[in-house]
This record gives sequence, structure tokens and C-alpha cells, in this order.
Amino acid sequence: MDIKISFKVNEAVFLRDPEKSDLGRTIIKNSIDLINNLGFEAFTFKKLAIEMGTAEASIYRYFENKHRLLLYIISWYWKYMDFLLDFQLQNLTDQKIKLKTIIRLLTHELPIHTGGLDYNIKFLNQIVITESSKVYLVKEVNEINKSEVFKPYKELCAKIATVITAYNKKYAYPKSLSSTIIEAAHHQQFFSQHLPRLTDVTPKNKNEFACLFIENLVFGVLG
Amino acid sequence: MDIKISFKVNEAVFLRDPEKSDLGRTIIKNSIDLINNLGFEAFTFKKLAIEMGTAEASIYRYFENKHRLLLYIISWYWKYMDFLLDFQLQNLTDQKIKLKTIIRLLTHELPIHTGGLDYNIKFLNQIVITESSKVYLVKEVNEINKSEVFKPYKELCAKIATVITAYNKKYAYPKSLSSTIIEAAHHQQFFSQHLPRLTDVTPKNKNEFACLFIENLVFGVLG
DNA sequence: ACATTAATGATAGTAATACTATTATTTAAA
DNA sequence: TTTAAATAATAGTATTACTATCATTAATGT
Repeated sequence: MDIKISFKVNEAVFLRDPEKSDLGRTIIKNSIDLINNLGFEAFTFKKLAIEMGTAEASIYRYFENKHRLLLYIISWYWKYMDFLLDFQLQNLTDQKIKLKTIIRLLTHELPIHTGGLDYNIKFLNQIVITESSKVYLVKEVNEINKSEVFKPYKELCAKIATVITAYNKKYAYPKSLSSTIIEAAHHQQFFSQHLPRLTDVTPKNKNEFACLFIENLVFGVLG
Repeated sequence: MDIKISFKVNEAVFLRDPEKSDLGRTIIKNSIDLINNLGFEAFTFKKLAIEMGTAEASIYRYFENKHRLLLYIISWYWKYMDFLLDFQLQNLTDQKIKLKTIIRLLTHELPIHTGGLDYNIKFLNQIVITESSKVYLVKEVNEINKSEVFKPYKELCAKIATVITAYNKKYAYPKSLSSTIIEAAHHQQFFSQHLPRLTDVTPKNKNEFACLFIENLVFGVLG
């Protein structure tokens, strides 16, 4: 069975759905590559158009601006993460194992699901670590939030919070703990890569570090 | 006694030291106001120059670009935070009270120290919450880091880590916990202001929320 | 007090960015 | 096979992110 995975991203994010045309999919694929290469600040639609051999105006038909395009990519990622989480938590009954599975997912490169997915998951992962907070850390956050485009993040957060509560019914801050571990997963990965003195990473545990730290944190708080 | 507080920010951050001239100080003061008003993305040197009634070129004599200016402001903030921390931890012996004092400082508006400080601390606080991570979440982070401009953040982190270790010698991740609570302090404040569903904030505890959550987190992990 | 240096103001200019608009051409749908 | 929709190609504008020049003002040293 050759399943094509695709996720519906909120329509408010784009002008034309990039999933529904070759050009659209090429835009997303090349954006992921180029944002990863240049960083979001230096990334422009012009450069993307040149990279793709298309016109700048074509990209503007899909996205209002590069911030929306990033929002699309990040939303897509959260939807994919949500899907993987459902998939991996399936049939698990032990809440501790569920939490460990979640933490593992949040702190590692996403497994590449055979079939579908022509996006570079390694790059996507790096983009999420470095750029994801830029989608909401903007002046217009309240305005943007009204169109519900942050829903995928909120839903993932709520889902993790449910598992937290199932593990420890008395814990008072399941959603905050959830958003904190998501963000900390990114930060600790970024710091261990670029600013290791902000962490306790060692050369030995470099890849596992964020996971170890967050597991210790979560089970420390939840008991 | 009328003490003027000032902090030496690493010289690599600026071209000309803004603390050493009226124009320089006006640049910083107005930047804080304007970044708070417009957000960092919409903030430009041109707008700042108009606001100040000076020429754009004058500002470029102090800072290479707006990223460096933000880095200056954020570095200044960390130095000020470090100073306040020393001040408030003075004479405290109970490590638990020390940690609570730290968490309180990280999650509240900084107290305005009489004398000195013509910067708007309320605004500065908001800028740190919303913009501070943008100084390191950039492609050039390794390059920038070489000039030691992130030292104030690292030193604050190390200082907090010392207290964490003093409180619990067995805890394996003092620096990561330290950077995590600093970042979480910002995120949880931002989320409770703008995206409350990512938190467990209630209308009642809105101002105290981040503090309560992080206290619970820290003493949960450290025992 | 005067000369020298340094800082600022005023103005101009350039390349790149972030778009919008127009029209011709290709592709897809009715 | 007609019609509509999507794309390519091209142009154009306002703003951004700078750099350069030169006159003026302020600060400093002797």
C-alpha cells in the first residue's frame, strides 16, 4: 500500500493551496531547502524564484509573504508531528512509556514515513528548531491568532497535556509543561549545537542530550 | 547617594559606545520605545532617525545594523539582571530562598533602581520577552558567538546554575535547567499574554502565573 | 585663545527587498 | 473545442539597508 500523506493546513495561511499543484509543492520543497541554507532572515521570494527557475510573482500567488510561507511549513510540521504521535502512541497503555515516546519524538529527527513526503525532513527539523518561534514572536500575533492558524501547535500541546494529566492527575500545569518541553526541546538542541555552555551537553551524549534532559525534567516534576 | 548605573557591553557589539555620548544614549532610549511599538521586524534605522530628529547615518556610526542594536539592548538587560541578582542574593544563605528570588526576578518586571536608568524598563521587559531569542536564532550564530557577545547571557546562566547546584548537588543538568527556566520565563509570559491555550493561566493568576509554574517546575525537579 | 580632532547633520546615492500590475502563453476543465 | 485558470515574463514602485561626502558644530590639547 502506497499511502500519500498530506495534511490540510488552515486556508488562512495561504492564498492558493500549495499541496494542490506541482508548482505549489515545488515552492514548499525548495523553501525548506533554501530557508535551511540561508536562514529565514536572508531568505527571499526572489532567491527562491531563481532557485526554482520561476518568477517571483508566481510565489506571491501562493503566499502573501515569507512569514506566511514559514507559518505554512511550521504548521505542516506540527500536523505531521501530531500524526506521528497518534501513530506511535497507538496501543500503548503505560502512560510513562507514552510520555517517553513523546519526548523522543520531540527531541529527535522525525522518522521518515515511507511513501509520500518529498520534503527534506532533516532540513525541516533544523528549520523548526531555529525558526519556528519566529512565527508567533511578532507584533501582529493577536491579529494572526484570530484566524486560528496556530491551531496545529495548540492541538499538539493539548494532546501532550492529556498524556501528562493521565500520568499524574494532580499536576496543575499540563499545558504549560507541554509547551515548555516543546520549546525546550528546540532550545536545548540549538544550544547544544551552537552555544553549548548554556547546556550540560557532553561530546558523548550530544545527540541524546536534549532527550535525556527533558525526560529527567518531566519525570522529576511529575514524579 | 546618587549612583549612576552603567554596564560595559562587549565592544564587538557596537561601532561607537552609545553610553559615552548623548546621541548614543538617545539612540538606545528611543530604540527601546520604538522596538516596543513596532516590533523588531518593522523597526528600522530610518524610522528611529525620524523619531529622534537625527540622520540615519548617525545611527549607523554606532551600530552596524539593527540586529547589533538589539543585541546591545539585550546584552545590557542581561548585565542589569546579573547586577540585580547579585544585589538581591546578597546575604541570603538559604538556597531555596535564593532560587525563589531568582525565579521572581526572571518572571517579573525588573524593579526600577532609583538613580540612573532613563530606559523604559516596562518596554525593555517586553522586548526581552518577545525579541531576545532573535539575537541568537540566526544563521550566523557561530560567527557572532566567536566575539563573545553572548557572554552576559552565559554568565547569568552559569550564576543561576551555581545556585541550582548548591541547592541540589546531585542534579545533573544545572546549566540546561538554568537556560530552560530563563527561556520558559519568557515563553510562558508571552503565551499567557497572547496564546493562553498554550498555558494553564487563569484570569486570577495572570501576573503571577509564569512565576508559579516555574517555581513548581524547579522544585519539582530539584526536590 | 587657537588649532586640531572628533562627532554630528544634511544630503545623496546604490543595491536589494517586498511587493503590485500587466500581458502573453500554456494548461486544465467544461 | 471553447473557456477559464494558472503560469511565465517583464516592468515598475516604495521601502530597506546600507555607504559616501562634505559642511558644521562641539570637544580637547597646548
